[in-house]
Amino acid sequence: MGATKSDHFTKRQNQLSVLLKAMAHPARIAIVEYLIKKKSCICNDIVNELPLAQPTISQHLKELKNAGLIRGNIEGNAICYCLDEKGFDIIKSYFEKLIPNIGLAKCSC
Amino acid sequence: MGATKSDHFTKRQNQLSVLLKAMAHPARIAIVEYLIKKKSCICNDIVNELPLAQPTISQHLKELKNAGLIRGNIEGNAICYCLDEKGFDIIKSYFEKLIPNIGLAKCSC
DNA sequence: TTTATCTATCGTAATATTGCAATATAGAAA
DNA sequence: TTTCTATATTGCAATATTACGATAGATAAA
Repeated sequence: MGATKSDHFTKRQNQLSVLLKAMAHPARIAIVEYLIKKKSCICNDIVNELPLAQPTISQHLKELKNAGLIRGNIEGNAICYCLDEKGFDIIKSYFEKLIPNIGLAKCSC
Repeated sequence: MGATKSDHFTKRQNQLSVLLKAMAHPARIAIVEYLIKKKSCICNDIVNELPLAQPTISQHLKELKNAGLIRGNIEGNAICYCLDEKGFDIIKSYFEKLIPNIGLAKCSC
């Protein structure tokens, strides 16, 4: 017990939960927003920008990368991280499709 | 160590992470989708529907409720859970605003 | 009342996440 | 080569999450 029973849910539900989990942390939200603010992705000033140690940032970047929300490219000495629109689109369209159906559920609550 | 440093991030970033965390679990995604499928919110058949024990479902419902994604109303013997559109709208509009900015970041990666 | 049903809570075990110091690795610069 | 700078990995401690059996509470039905 303790481990999520991911085998009992659909592949789509599991995929979505991976994407959402990657975004479900204030530090990772802050990283994503920083990558957007700096229109170019010349990166890790992130370590200087956020109040977290370098290994912690590195770990968060890894999770965002594993989920498919960012990509990383070696650029000389440094690494250039940038957002991968596809993952974000999956999240967005999920909620865009979900929400109209909420209104349809006529509920007396 | 181990605790999320939520005090270092903005209130908005923390609020969003709470909403996303509530949705970042396949069981809770399945619960939300079930509440939508059953257009009325006469609820806990959820326990019979999902491959999880009743206390586990109850716990997941509590988290969805704490995050503000569902409401629960006593209805005789049972409890009527239904979706609260507001929380979902916050998630949706966050990604709707975020995504156009991804394209603007001209990145060679 | 007694019994059945529905839901919540408690207690606990297994597992996952978070954060960081220390260290490793890899390329750039000297 | 050596040194510096950027990033990743390891190892560990603190904390959080997940799941469920046992139990409690509250209403419904008998």
